[in-house]
Amino acid sequence: MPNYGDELDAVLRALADPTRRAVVERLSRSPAVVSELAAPFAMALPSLMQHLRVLEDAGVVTSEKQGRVRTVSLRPGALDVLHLWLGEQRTPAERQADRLGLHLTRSAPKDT
Amino acid sequence: MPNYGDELDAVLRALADPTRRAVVERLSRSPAVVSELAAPFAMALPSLMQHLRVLEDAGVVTSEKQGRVRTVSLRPGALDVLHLWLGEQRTPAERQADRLGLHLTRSAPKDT
DNA sequence: GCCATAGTTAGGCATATGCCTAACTATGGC
DNA sequence: GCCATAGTTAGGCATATGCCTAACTATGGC
Repeated sequence: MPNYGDELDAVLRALADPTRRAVVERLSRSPAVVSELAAPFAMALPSLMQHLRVLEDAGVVTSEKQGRVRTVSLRPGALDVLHLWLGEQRTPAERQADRLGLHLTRSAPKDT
Repeated sequence: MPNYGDELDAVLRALADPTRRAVVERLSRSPAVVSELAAPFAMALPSLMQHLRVLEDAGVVTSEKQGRVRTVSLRPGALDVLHLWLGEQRTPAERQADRLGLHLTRSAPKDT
C-alpha cells in the first residue's frame, strides 16, 4: 500500500479548481502558450498565472520560456499517481465494470 | 466530450484534503461507524464530522443512522466521474502503459 | 532607439476552509 | 429514572485561496 503522500495531495489540490482543470483539458490536446491559455478566461493575466504556477508546482504541467513566450505542456505521467490511487479506492466491481466498458448511471441527477 | 461539471468538481474538492482521503481509504476496506473513522485523527469530533459532510455532499460516501450510531460507507460508482475524466486527460501512451501494467518511475523522488 | 507584446512581481482584499470549544439531543443499558 | 455513549448544532477564529490593480522587465519588430 504505497503512500503517494505529498505528490498526490498536490495533484488533487491542483485539480480541485475548475479553472485549472480547464487548463489541463486544453493542454491534453496540445501544449500552448500562456496567452492562449488565458484567452478563454475572464480573469486577469496574473490570476491565471497563479493557477499555472499551482499546476507546475504540483508537477501536472511543465513550461519553458523561449524569448518572451512561455509554452506550457502537460507533464507525461503527472496524473499517474492519481490514477494509481484511484485504482486502489474503487471497488473490484467498479474495476470490472471499466473493463467491460460499462459505466453505471449514477443515482438520480437533478434533472428529469 | 462530456461535462461532468459540478459533480467532478465536488469529488475533487472532497478528495483534495488528506484527512478526507484517509477516510476514503479506510472506507475502501469496509464501512465504518463515525467514531471508528474519527479514532485515528487528532482532531475534535465536530471537525471530522465536517469532513464527512463534505464527502457525503460530494456523493463520495453515504451514511445511515441506526439508533445512535451512524455507519458510513463508500458510495459505489462515486469515483467513476473522476476515473472517466482522468481517462480523458491522460495521454494515449499513459493508457498504454497501464494496460501493460507498467508504471514509469516519476522524476527523482526525495529518497534514494 | 522606440513602441508593442508577453509575462512578472508586489501588495491588497474578500471569501472559503479547517479546526476548536461549549452546549445540546437522542439512544442504550441497568 | 439516570448516566453514558454517539453524534449534532452553533459560533468563533486564523490561515489559505482566488482574484484584482499597478508597476515593472524582457524580448521582438521596424
